[in-house]
Amino acid sequence: MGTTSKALSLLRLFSSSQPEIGLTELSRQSGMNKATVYRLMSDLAKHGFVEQVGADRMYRIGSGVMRLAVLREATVPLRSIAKEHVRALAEEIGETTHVSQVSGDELSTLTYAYSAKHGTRVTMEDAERLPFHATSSGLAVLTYSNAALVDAILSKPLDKRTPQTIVDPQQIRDELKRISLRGHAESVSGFEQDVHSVAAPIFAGGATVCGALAIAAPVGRVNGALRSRMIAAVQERARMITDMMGGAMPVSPDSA
Amino acid sequence: MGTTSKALSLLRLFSSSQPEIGLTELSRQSGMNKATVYRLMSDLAKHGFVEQVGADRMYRIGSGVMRLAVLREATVPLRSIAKEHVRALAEEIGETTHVSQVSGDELSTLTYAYSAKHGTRVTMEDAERLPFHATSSGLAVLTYSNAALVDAILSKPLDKRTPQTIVDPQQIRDELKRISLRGHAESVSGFEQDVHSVAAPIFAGGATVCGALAIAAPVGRVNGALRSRMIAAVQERARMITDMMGGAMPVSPDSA
DNA sequence: CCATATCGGTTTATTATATGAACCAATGGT
DNA sequence: ACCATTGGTTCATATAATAAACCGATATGG
Repeated sequence: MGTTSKALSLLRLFSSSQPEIGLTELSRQSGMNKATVYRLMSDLAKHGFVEQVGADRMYRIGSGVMRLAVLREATVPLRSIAKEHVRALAEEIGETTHVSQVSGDELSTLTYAYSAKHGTRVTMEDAERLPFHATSSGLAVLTYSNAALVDAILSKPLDKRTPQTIVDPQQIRDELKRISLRGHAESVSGFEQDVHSVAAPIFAGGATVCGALAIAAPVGRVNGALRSRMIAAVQERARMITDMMGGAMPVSPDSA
Repeated sequence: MGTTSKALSLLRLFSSSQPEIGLTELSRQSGMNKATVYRLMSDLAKHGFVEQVGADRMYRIGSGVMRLAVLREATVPLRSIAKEHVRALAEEIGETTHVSQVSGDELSTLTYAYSAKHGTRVTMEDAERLPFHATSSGLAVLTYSNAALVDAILSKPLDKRTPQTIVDPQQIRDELKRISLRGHAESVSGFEQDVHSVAAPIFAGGATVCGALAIAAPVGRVNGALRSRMIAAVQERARMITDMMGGAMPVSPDSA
C-alpha cells in the first residue's frame, strides 16, 4: 500500500464513538508500526488534518478539514441543502430523518434531525458509516450505483447485524431490482433491531447517485398508514433535494 | 519532504477561485512531476478526498472530507456556533461579518454573512486564506498565538497587498501589544483597498486562540459612531462565541 | 484536413524515502 | 519500589516514490 494511503487510512479510524485516539492505539488498530504511525500523524498534523490535544497528546480530527469542507460545500452543497429538508421532513412525519452520502465505497451520515412528537425515537450518530446491505439508505444508493461498486460490496462477506439482516448477495440483487421499480428502499430491523426505515436516492449532476434520504421509526409505531406517508414523503423530498442539487433521476436502462 | 506532505499539499491548491484543477495544472502549480501528481491524486481519490468530474477529468475536493468535517464539528462546533452569531451580528451592525479559523500556520474564512442594509458591502470568498499581517482577523489571532507561530509568520517576507499594508515585523509586533491592551484589532485598507475591518479573537478549550470574529465595512461608511459600534459589538460577540466554545480569555502573562 | 500542441494517463530503471526493532524518558497504578 | 504503559526517537535496511520518455485521444489552428 502507498504511504499516502496509509496516512489517509489512519483518518478512517476516527469516529463519533472514538473521536480521540492515542498513538499506541492508532498503531494497534491500523496494524502499522508505532514509529510509522507517529510520522504519518505528524505529517497529517502539519497540514491541520489532525491535532493533538490534552496532556495525553491524543489525536483528533483537526481544523484543516473544515477549510476543505467549506470549499466542497461551495461547489456541491449537499449538506446545507439536506439540512433544511431533513428538518422539515422530521417535523412533517414526526420521526427521525437523515441524509447520507456516498464516498467511494462508503456511505456515511451527513446530517439528521429528530422530531419532538414522540418520546421514543430512533437516535443517530454523527458521521456514522452505514452498511450498504443492511440499511434502506444503503440499498437505495446501491440500486443506482454502477455495477463495479455493487459487485465490490456484495463480493465481500456481509455482516449479519441482526437476525433479520439479509446477507445473501442474490437476495440483495433481487431486492435492488424491486427498489428500482418502486423508487424507494425499505429495511425492517436489518440494521438495528427495533428500527424500520424507508429511503430514496438523491442524485447530483450527471444523474449519478450521491446519497440517500431516509426516515427511521421504531418498528412498533409503523402501521400501514404511517408507512404509506413515510414512503410518499421520502420520495417527494428526495426528488426536491435532487432538483436543488441540479441532479436528475437516471432513465432506467432496461425499460421496454 | 515526505510523500504524505506532498499529497496533502496538493489539496492546498484548491480554492474558491480555483475549485477544479486538471492533472497538468496541478503538476505545474505544485512543481511536482506529472506522474507523481497522478499517483498522489489517485491515492487521494481512493479515499474520497478528491474526485474527478466531467469529460476533462478535472479534480475537485471530494465528499470524503465531509465525513471528517461532520466529525470535527461534533467535537469542536466552531462553524455551527459561528454561523448564528455571524448572521445576527451582520444584521445588528448592517455590515459584512465573518469568522475565520486557525489551522497550523494558516487562517481561513469559515463562515460569513452579509447585511441587506446597504447596496454596497464588503464581499467574501468561501474558504479564503487570510494573511495574518494584513487583516484585522489575522492580527487578532496572532496577538494570542504562541511566540513560535508569531516568529514563523513574521520571519517570512510579508506581502504588501496595498500601499497601506504594514509589512515591517517590528511595527506589527508593536501593534500586537496594543491589540492585547485594547482587546480588538483593526485594519484600514491593509487587505483590500476600500475595506475597514475590526476583529476580536475567539478562544476554545484551554484558552488557546482558535480564530477570530470580524466586521468589514467600506472605508467611506465607517465614521466615528459606526466604528465605536463595530468595536463594541465585535468584542461582545467574540466573547459569546468563546463562551459557547467552552473557551476562555487567557490571563495576560505580563500584567503588573 | 493535416500538423501540432496539449491533455490524462502509463511505464520502468534509478534513487530517495519509508520502515520497524530496539531504545528513551515520563507517567501511573499496584 | 516496581512493572506496565504511554508518547516519542534512532538508524541500518529494504521498500516504495520518482521522473523522463512514451502513448493515445482530443483540440487547435493554419
